Amino acid sequence: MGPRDKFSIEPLYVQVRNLLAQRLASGVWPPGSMLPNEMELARELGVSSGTVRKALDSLESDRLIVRRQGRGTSVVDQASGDAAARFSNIRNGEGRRIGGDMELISQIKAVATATERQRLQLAAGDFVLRSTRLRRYRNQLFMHEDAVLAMSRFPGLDEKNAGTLRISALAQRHGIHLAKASERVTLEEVSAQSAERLDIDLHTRLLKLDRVVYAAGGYPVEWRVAFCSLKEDMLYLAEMV
Amino acid sequence: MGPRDKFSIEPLYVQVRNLLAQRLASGVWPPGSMLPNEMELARELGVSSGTVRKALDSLESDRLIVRRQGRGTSVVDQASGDAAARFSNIRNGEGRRIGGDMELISQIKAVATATERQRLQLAAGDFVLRSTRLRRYRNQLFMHEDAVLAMSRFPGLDEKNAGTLRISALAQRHGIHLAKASERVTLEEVSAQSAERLDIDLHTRLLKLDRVVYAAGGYPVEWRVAFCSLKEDMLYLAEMV
DNA sequence: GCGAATTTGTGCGTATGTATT
DNA sequence: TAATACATACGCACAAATTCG
Repeated sequence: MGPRDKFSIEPLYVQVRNLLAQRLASGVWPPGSMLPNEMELARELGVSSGTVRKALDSLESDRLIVRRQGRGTSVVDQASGDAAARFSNIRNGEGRRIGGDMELISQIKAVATATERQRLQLAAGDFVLRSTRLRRYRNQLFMHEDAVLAMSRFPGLDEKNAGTLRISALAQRHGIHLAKASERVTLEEVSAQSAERLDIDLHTRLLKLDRVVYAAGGYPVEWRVAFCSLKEDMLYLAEMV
Repeated sequence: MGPRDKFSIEPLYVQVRNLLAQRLASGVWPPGSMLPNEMELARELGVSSGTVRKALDSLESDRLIVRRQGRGTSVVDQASGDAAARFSNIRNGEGRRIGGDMELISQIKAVATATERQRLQLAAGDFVLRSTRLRRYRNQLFMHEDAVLAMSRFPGLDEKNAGTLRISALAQRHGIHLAKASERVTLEEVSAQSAERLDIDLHTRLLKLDRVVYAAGGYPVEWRVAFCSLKEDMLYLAEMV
């Protein structure tokens, strides 16, 4: 890596962090595998071990890697375990996040509407992939959702099964690191169509979850509007720090 | 501070962090004031500047202090600005958190019920302070809340005006550092009494916000159940990271 | 079961960069 | 401009956890 590049404003440890993040995204070190140890990385990149440590600190706080003393550093699998439902605030009785099983209802590729362009920060003419899905938990239908994917953020997107994957898995396949999401929670009367699909009475009160998921670069990748009927032993839990 | 104490498992920088946190809580450095610089702290405590830096990193990430290069390190005022509404997910149109103006309706000191003991992790016989309040934003009534304060966590609590202060201000006065909160969001039909107080029709759809606020030690300090009628230009926004 | 090797974590010290006053 | 204070970068030594022979 050599001495600090005068033309890049970024501190060296940030450059290292970004380089490693890029490698993680590229699949050089697949999910679950081990990274080279810190000294080796420092040698290879020509920086001090302290600089590598700061870079790894950053990657760890972004949940891209996990480190364990005496063991080493491994790559987090975003598509399995708790990471897969990271952006769901629906939890079961034990407090674990619920993703649920998805059933794709319909899917269509289209030019983004004005609203979609606004929410996903897209340009005119950009394409989106709209998916309508149902979600079940323990065979109970609890959610109906319309998800809109910004296709330009997913180069080489496989449109065939994109709608059947949750955003965490899809992002990992495309080397995209998800960073955060913000979800607007409101109460809304359910539409006749949704009521039928969720098998509930019209006028039943539902949670409307309007969520945008952002990638590490700060740009939005998915906009989803879901109607959720909280079943017994399910709750919406917002953590504030 | 000297060499590492063999009987305390904590790393030195954690010990320094806790010592400084304690000083902050004690009011030695009041909100808004400047801390001694890093080298001075290191000299005074007899540790390296790197250790002080790690301690300050931790305090900063816990939002107890803010550091600015070239300027120094100052103490965050938890009772004003955004910090005061840190545990409210209700936001206005510009995305700023809304605390609102509080109007105390009633207040009573009592022995904790079983539910209160459970939510606040109290022992039998512990006292709580129950406050019922209304909240307004721009003269619009939007929230009715029942707050339960664990009195044992607030030594020397001034019962007279405890109910009129928001939890962030109250905690700061008692040298308690708030760390996190978790809020259960559900839909519930409003009670007749709440409906009257919020000046809305019965059967209007409301958000029920059931929130517990935790201090830095991990113990709960306040349990609050609120019914919120989201007015125009207000929204509930949950951030996920 | 024990000890050696490996790997991350902690702690120290120093030099230099950069933003603020 | 000069002084101050935090930020970055380097390097070394040792501690603690894990793994493996």
